Amino acid sequence: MNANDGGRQVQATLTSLEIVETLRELDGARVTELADTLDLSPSTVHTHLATLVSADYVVKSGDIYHLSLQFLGLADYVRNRRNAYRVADSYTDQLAQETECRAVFVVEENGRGVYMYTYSGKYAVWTYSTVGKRFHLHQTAAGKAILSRLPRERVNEIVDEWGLPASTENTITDREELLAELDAVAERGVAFNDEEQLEGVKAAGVPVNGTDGRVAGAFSVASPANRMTEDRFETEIPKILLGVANEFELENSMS
Amino acid sequence: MNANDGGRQVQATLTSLEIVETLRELDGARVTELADTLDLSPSTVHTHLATLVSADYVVKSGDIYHLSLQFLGLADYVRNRRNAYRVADSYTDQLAQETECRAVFVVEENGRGVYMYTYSGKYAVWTYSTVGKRFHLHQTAAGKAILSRLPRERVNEIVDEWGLPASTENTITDREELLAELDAVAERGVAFNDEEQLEGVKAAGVPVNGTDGRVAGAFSVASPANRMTEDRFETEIPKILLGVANEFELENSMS
DNA sequence: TCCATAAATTCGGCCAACCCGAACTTTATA
DNA sequence: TATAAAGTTCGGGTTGGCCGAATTTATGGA
Repeated sequence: MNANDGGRQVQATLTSLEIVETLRELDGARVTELADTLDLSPSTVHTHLATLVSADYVVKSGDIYHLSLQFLGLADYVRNRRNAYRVADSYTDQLAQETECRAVFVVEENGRGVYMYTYSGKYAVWTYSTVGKRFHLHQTAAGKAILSRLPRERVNEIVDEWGLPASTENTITDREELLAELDAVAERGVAFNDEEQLEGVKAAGVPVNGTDGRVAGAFSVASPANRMTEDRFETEIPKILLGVANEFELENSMS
Repeated sequence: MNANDGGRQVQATLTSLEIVETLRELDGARVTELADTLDLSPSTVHTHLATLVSADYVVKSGDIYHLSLQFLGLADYVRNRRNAYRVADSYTDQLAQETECRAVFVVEENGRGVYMYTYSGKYAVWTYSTVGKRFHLHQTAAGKAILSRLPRERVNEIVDEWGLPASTENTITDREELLAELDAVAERGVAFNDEEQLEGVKAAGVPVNGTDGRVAGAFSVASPANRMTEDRFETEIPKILLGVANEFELENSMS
């Protein structure tokens, strides 16, 4: 999971967390299901579940266990720690509507990108929920937008820690190439992703600063490559992105 | 925490969870701080933190540990499990604006109420974040609204499990009295809270059904008791609440 | 209705691993 | 540079996590 492991760890905690993650993946499960999936004895799983239930992180209905709403409070807290969060939501929605694209707001944490908010329209069809998911900054428009505003020293740290793994044949995998690209992004103010993360998907992103003057995150809009004319992608969309970034920073700085 | 404890539990997991909760309460902390707060040795805390970091639930910057954005994904999942969630957000905002009150949307889980969404206006001043917090259903307007739509059998189960603890001198603490009140709520369609949870705070709530025809949650609006005329509280606000409940159910049933 | 099957839960006991304390390393301050 | 304070590593004792077996509860035929 994380780059800097190695040291001693608490196995029981990892087991509990695996149960939590499996409950999410299976959308609720029974004791035996979990025991089979995780290769543990049913009695062990039962003890862990009893623990999680007593701490209110899991609820039991019948013989099925589910994650509880306890996580809402923790998420609300971590969200609010980022000063930009709520304002970002409505601008993301606005972006999605103006561009008719999938729009997201992402931030950097520990050298990777995290989806903070994704527009999921009225007809929430293709939004296989990505909120909270992590991704490599160098593979996406929003990620490159954020990197372009970080000190080069920090960019190098991030590349050292996470590398530049390829996801498609267009992914930037060379450090010098990435740094040159970031210079271009910094100058343009907008970053592009030309099928670098997903085949057939283009995206454009723009960074925004927080009240402390440092980069707080980035908006991006994505679209199937064939559904987007070159002009729209390289002129219109960047204009909209820059406008939204501007408004965002203005409103954000006033609160 | 939970009513049905008793069985065997995993101590190490409870310790990790306590660390998570303490990191939230302290808004980030160092090893020694946590060790002092939880009365554990620094080395133990360190091992737990290393575990949580490796699983991506905690991030370390310098010597300070913070909860990570990992919780966003879990919260997004548990939120989406409730079919009503996103539509509810905007209606809550709408309610707050129409009534100029603090508005919330709550659901029932395991016999208690949980704040799913709270309106926090543009000037997020007095919203000491309550999202994810739990409360006793019988003490609030939204809670009584939900109870009024549950089978009496289930209400009795809930009272058996959680009791009817008093929070102010107005809190309903008698089972028969509660059941009579719920009948009145069912007939009116609206529930009132007359300083039953907090001295000086009145509230009104309305239940809403989900697509399955069972109660999905409740909206409520709260206000300082002295800032609210009797007419507004007993006539205007209920009208607004019933209207919003109606619109909600209509929109919710279409998606 | 009763039996057969499967799953959940409880419980005894072994030994892995959790926890502490001590030693060591790093960082901050004078 | 020295001193202190905090973070981190590591050895070892013993707690308690884990498994397996026994018990209880739930399910579905016949």
